[in-house]
Amino acid sequence: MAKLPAEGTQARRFGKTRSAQSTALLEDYAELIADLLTGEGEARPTDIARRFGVSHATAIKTISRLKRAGLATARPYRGVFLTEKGHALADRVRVRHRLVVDLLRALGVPTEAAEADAEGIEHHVSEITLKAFAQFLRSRS
Amino acid sequence: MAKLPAEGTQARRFGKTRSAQSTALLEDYAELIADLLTGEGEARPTDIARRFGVSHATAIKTISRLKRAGLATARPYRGVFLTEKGHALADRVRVRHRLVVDLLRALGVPTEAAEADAEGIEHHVSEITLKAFAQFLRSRS
DNA sequence: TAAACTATGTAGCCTAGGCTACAATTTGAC
DNA sequence: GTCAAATTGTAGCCTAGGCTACATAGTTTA
Repeated sequence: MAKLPAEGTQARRFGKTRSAQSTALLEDYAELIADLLTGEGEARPTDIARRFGVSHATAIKTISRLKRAGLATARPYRGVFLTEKGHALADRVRVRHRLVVDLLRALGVPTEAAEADAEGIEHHVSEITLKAFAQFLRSRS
Repeated sequence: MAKLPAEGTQARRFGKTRSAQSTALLEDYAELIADLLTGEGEARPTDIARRFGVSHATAIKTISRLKRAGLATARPYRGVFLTEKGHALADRVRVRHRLVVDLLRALGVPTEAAEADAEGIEHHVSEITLKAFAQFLRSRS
């Protein structure tokens, strides 16, 4: 029977959780685009769509959001590129993802499940918690 | 430089993460309604809205979704009630929330941050990972 | 090089989750 | 018992994130 937190506190948490969702997609896109640029030399909307399992139209719409957010640029029929800001975001996301996966595995979660769950969890991990994760991993190596 | 997972794998994870979001809200509502019913004897739309920091109109719309999902009932101007299914969901959510918070605290995350982060994280933790959390907590007590 | 195929882009629709504005109901104060 | 205030409900609008259908631009190939 959890007691209710103060109203304001809960409202603040709630709002933060909701808004995290709108940035989560952009983070995932930035990371994948960075990976594609590194691995394939280019990031095409069709590839991005296929990776995420969505229609190319959906991918293109999200790419537009990336552009509006100043994270990416795109030349028609030439693929998508990350801005400085986009690269920085992708890097942060990659580091965070690794840390979350490593932590889950350290706690005994099988690799497959760790990778899958990290995908959802990582967008909700604060800096403070991230630091605690890193500290914990260091302490037991 | 994470290597890319197989396309199908990534697409599946992605889809799961996205669909988790639509149930996350219902889970939060079910839990709060259960708490209000226990603590206050009734769960009014206005109280729910205030707790979550949204307008009452938004709360009412979400309550409609709960009803459509068979999780709640409501008598006009008489408050909201949980069905059996709704109660079961609220219980599961409460247990999971506690477990996630306890784990974060065990890892050295300050209580405030643990509570806040758990709010977002809990909706993405699979059964397998949950079991690993419980196991870890048992092993160090 | 023209035709066929693939990739890209656009338009329009849907649901979820927000909002404000307004209408109706209930409660409480006189 | 009536009137004012608070609560509840409804309507309509917005953005995000999906989709399908269609149009256009490149690329391949016969």
